Amino acid sequence: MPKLVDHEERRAHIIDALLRSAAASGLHSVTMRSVAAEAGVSVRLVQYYFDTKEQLLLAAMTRLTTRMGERIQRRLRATGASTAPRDIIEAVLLEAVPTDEESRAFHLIHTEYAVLSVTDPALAGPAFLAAPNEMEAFLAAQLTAAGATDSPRQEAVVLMAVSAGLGLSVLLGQRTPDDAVAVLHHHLGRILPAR
Amino acid sequence: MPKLVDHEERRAHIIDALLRSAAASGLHSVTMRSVAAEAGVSVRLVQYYFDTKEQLLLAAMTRLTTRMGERIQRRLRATGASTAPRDIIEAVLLEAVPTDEESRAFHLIHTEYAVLSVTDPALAGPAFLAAPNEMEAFLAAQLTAAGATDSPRQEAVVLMAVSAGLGLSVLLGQRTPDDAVAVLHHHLGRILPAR
DNA sequence: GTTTTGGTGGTATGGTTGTACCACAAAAAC
DNA sequence: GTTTTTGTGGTACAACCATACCACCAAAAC
Repeated sequence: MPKLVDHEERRAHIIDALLRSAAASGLHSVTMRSVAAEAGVSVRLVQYYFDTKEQLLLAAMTRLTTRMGERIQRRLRATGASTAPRDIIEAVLLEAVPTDEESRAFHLIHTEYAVLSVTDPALAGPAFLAAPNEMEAFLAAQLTAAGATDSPRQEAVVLMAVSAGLGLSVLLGQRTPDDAVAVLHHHLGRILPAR
Repeated sequence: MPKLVDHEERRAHIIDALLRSAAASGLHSVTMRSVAAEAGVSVRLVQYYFDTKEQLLLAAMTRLTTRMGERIQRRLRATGASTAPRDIIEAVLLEAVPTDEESRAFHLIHTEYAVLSVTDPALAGPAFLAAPNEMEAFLAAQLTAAGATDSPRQEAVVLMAVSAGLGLSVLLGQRTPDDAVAVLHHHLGRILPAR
């Protein structure tokens, strides 16, 4: 059985093309043709590596959440050796604010997927709930460690909501990234002891 | 010039059909045909009253934001004669949490429009920013009246974000409406003096 | 060297979508 | 009573979409 190409690499290449295409003109406008063109391959190849469009979209969603997790991990490592809860919480929440063009594209597509999953049964399921739930528990633990509140779970939910809400408002052009970051700082300063 | 039918009524009827159709299977899946079928009229009639699909979508969006405003106004009146800032703020923010089926459909479609407007130039513009900005200023004024914070604007932004974020998480099935309401209460209790 | 088999291109097909076009009825205008 | 004008239906059309199908090449297996 001859194996000339790395399947996983090809798949990743095509998925990245999809993400670029979706970032440019919206997830709703990606077609097999547009993805193929963006990836510089024939439509047949996209079919070959992802039988159907639904599977392509599913694979892209998986890759997206994976990368999202990596971004958060990187942020956490970038805080250095600081284990102060406030630093950790801040790092995690700031990741949800789209600053550079890449993270903007990232969060746009992620939000499009999330909204789509409400009505599209193929995208539904726990795929979109696992990561946020995990994150919420993580934040609650950090808040407990900081000893800043007597109801860490509710406070964690507030943090998740404010982070998502701010991110969305930046996407919509309602707020600048800087403004969102400032608001987040202000809120953290209110509920947490100073660094 | 004969005028047998009330144009505005017909338009409203068709738009409502669109909203029902969108609530059922997503804004992305509404077509001229599906709207016509839901409204019980021919496709030609939809064309007649809204030349193009783009104009139909635009009109539906306008009607949606109008109705959203009405819902908030109704909530405000329902608080009775209470002019306590906390009551007012609570009433306004609770409107963003989808509880009954109608408000769920409402917010789903509204969110779909918002996300769509990021990439679709036809939907873009200040249409989606005016109402939230107005609301933000209103909340800031109420916070000032309550004298609960020294930076009412930032606190108002946090309120808007947490409200939008909670609403979205309920839509995604991540939280029950009751849970979201409880969290909102908790947060308001934290930043505002008791009633 | 022949035969599988993985990888690729091109193209046909059936279905759907938005919109344009044609016809017609009936109320109003004159 | 004739002529506009408004409202309505049906249908045709061009574009596009996802997918199925056919052909071919080259590397590997034997």
